Amino acid sequence: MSEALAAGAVKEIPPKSADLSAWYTAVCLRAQLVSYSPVRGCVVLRPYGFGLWENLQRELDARFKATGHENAYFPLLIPESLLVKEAEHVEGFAPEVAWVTQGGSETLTERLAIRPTSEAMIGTMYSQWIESYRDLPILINQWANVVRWEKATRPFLRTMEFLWQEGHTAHAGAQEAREETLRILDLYRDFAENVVAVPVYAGAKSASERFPGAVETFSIEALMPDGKALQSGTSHDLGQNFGKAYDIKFVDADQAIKYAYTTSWGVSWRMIGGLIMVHGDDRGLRIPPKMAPIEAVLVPIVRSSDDRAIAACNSLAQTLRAAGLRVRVDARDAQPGWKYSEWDLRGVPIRIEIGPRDVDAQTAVLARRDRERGDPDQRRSVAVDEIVPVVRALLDEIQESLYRQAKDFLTSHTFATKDRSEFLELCSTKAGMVDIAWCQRPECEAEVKRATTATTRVLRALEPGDAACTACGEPAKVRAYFAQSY
RNA sequence: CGGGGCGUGGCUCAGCUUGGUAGAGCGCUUCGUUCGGGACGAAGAGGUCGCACGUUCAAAUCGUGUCGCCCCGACCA
Repeated sequence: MSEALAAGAVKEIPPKSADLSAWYTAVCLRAQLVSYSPVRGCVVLRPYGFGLWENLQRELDARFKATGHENAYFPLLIPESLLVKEAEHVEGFAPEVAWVTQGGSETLTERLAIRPTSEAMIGTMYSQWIESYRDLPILINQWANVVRWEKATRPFLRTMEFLWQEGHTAHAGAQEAREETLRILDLYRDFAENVVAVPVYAGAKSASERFPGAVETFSIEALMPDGKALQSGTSHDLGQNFGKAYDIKFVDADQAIKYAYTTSWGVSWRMIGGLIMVHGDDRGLRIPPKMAPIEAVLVPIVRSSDDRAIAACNSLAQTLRAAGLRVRVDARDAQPGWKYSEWDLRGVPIRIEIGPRDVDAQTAVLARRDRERGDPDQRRSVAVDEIVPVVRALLDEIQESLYRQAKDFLTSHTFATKDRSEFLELCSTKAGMVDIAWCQRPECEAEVKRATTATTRVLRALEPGDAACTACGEPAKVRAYFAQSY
């Protein structure tokens, strides 16, 4: 066993660098985030995984509330007649909609879609609620599950049923709707970077990547260790498309009857998949403290002749909880080394060890998950009396350190080029985000996709000196990040 | 949905080519000794070999079908 476990290797998890997919799946299962269920493509979110979701919810929800949004809940089932009102929208989602056709012994005269997203349902309700410009804006978010009939699934990244939040707002003017769309885009960026510690590129999507029925789609894009991009949140300016399709009319201050401008935006549990891939290492998960269900785990080192460490851990845990920290005492009857490995695998940011020597000295050993084993900074002894501020500071440091590592990776795997062959080479080898001046023509994007399987991720403004599209030579209109994507 | 791979105790797999009444390691349970990076001993429990049909005296093993999982493509949060 000691040979097989040399150099920090973890049982039953392949090295991350050797095979990211195998590593990813093994970590999701072994860390007890999810289990496969009897339903194809659907996973069970286990308590530890749900803990991640709860932290995501808490942090995002606070940001929604702070920007004036309210939560509500709408039905899971959507009558077909409502879903089909926005032509592009139906067409876009048709291939992956699941239908209910039977209820008990009753065969339905109109089949019901299991929501793939809720624009249809919420638009319908908004048309009833909105009469006057005084009723606007409406700023509603819902936390919900949706179903999309996927062919190939992976935990968090793509499952048939998934958890997400979907914001739906209605506004009197185009300008306000666009401002809302961009406000949320920035909120998502802030959340990804400052809570999930995942740096992203934020910007508009190309026409081909646009949400079905949207005027403009924006997204945040993270870079995974295999060089593929992960779309981690989207914010759509729907213009008046849904206002017209769902008859969301109001009388404006000038007494004219107008259609409302709407937006929609969402982040799903896919964000957790990004977190896992970006921060994890060969020992398993590394969870940023702000997302960690357990910020610190206390491991007592018990001797048969001396079990004082258990009481010391419980006492310290109480102190830490009183200070608002999420901690757990692991007093199971198992070897300390076994516990260390397990909590490493599960990505707990800080481990606190207390043994007989610590009990005597009124100290505890803090070990940080973000450092390699054997690193001189990995473990340190701290006086129990002074531990709360030390733990707080260490959590902040770990949060920052994980973000910094991810940011360095993104930066070092973003390549700006003006050379066509270099551009194609970078795209086809999954080098990372490839930053070029682009003509914004769909045919050009399609051609690059054929040649390399890479597509545009997000767009941004041209820079001085950008003249020709790096991909095709036509006049450049924007700068674009190209990458292969999940 | 195309191409490839895999389904055997909880996990990782052997057995299948050449049919003959199911194995290993780990894990699990109990007891004891242990415990500062995945402990040790003793005694136990646990599988109609994914499922269905077929071939056969006899199927984990051969055939057909089906379901599920993984990888690579096409589509999507």
